[in-house]
Amino acid sequence: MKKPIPSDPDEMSSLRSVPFQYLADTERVLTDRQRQDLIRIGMRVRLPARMTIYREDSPAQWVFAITEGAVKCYRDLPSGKRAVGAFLFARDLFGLAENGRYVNCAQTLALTTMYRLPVKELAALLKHDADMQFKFLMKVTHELREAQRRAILISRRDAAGRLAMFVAHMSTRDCPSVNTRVVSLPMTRSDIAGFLGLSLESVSRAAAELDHRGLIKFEGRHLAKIVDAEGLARLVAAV
Amino acid sequence: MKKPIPSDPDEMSSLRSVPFQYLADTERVLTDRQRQDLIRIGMRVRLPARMTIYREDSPAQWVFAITEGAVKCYRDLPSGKRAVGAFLFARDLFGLAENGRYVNCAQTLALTTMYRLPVKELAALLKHDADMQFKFLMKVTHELREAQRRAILISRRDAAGRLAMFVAHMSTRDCPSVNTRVVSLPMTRSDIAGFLGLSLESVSRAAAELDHRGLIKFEGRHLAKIVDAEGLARLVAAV
DNA sequence: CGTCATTTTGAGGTATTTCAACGAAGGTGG
DNA sequence: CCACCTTCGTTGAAATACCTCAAAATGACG
Repeated sequence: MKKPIPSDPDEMSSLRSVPFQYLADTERVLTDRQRQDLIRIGMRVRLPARMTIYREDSPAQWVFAITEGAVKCYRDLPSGKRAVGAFLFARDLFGLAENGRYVNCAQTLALTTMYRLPVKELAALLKHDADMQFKFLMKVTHELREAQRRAILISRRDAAGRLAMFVAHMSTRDCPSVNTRVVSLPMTRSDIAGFLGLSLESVSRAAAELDHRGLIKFEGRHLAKIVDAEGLARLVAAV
Repeated sequence: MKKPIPSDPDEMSSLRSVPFQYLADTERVLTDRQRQDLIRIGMRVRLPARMTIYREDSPAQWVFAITEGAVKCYRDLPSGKRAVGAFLFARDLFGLAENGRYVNCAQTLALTTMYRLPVKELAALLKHDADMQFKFLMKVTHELREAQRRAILISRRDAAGRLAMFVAHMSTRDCPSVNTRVVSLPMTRSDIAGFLGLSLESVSRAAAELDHRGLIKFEGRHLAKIVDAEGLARLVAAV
């Protein structure tokens, strides 16, 4: 038995894009019960650095939730370049798929602990627990915002500005209120280049420039110290 | 009363990124009932071309679902450049917000009809209808994949290649199986430039090059005809 | 301590950006 | 219906920034 519909039914039969507002912690943080449910269907996995978690086009059976460590998602392009789609850390989810197959490769950057969640069972769980699903939805939405931010980052022409935005973003990753002065960069320069859409050499030169300008001091390969936070913020804002 | 948790509860208390597989139509298309529910809380709005729907940082009260027409989401950067985050069409959702405020501006490209859905009521509806929410989740996930694809597009160095990918993508937007030979481009060259991270002049030159190479014939400002589909595909694949 | 991968540094080539001016299109008002 | 005006688009030439190729230096790892 169908009620009259105030307008063409087909108009809203399918949806494409996405939007949403950011919510309070009560709407973001999982409850103990929800955590238990996830842990029940999942399996804890611990992998050393530089291990491939899955490859592009392979059957996507699992979704992964990082509890500790770092992961990169990348794709090897026909030209031989390697495009890094994202760096993932603790509390991040990954395993983006399409038509049942992963859309990119995932590899650990360091010793990483993660939960491996079977897609089927996770989907069933989410359909059953609308509250938890809403939290997932909020997370995806957040991720979408991040992707848009990155697109703006990439639109910059200057390599130094891109690297500055990258380091600034990494420094506020865990705790937006506290701008960490010391930023750990577990990925290689090559990975950063792939993420920023630059050549390895350009990243190296950009790092030298930021160092020379007294904004960021790079110590070793995996550590950056923000020297002039204000100057860095100025450069970052000069999009 | 809490059950024992097999591992550190805090590890999964919050999630960040997102993943998912693509599902069958039964999991994507809204039911009549769900359409009714959306129409009930929403309001039909019809706007002429070049109208601002909302501005950056303004309170995000609504989410919009396009039924017909075209919309662009953009941000004006401090440098004076305009970064276009996305083009939206029929069956797309938009109104991405953060902390209760829109993260970019939205403007109609042509005469557009849309449904205006109050965020609060939509959230309540989704929490109540896990099935519909799952469809929303799939859409956001799809949008996230699109954002990653765009990031790869932008990573290309050559303007002609970027424009080729853009046109090719627009041609498969509605129906992936049928590569439309005639592609409508309701946005301006400036908008395309903002979307591709190029200057307006580069887009113009790239269009001339694709035309000269016999791949795409641009007729007027808002129409592109794919002449050599195979050659275009070759250029698109040469990422 | 030696080997190998990663990173840095240098020089030249090539692409896009910028600046500037012209031409075309669309919308408005008479 | 036409003319005007504003916006958008095209084309040209010079400058800038990144990319590529190549080689040396640094650091990681066994």
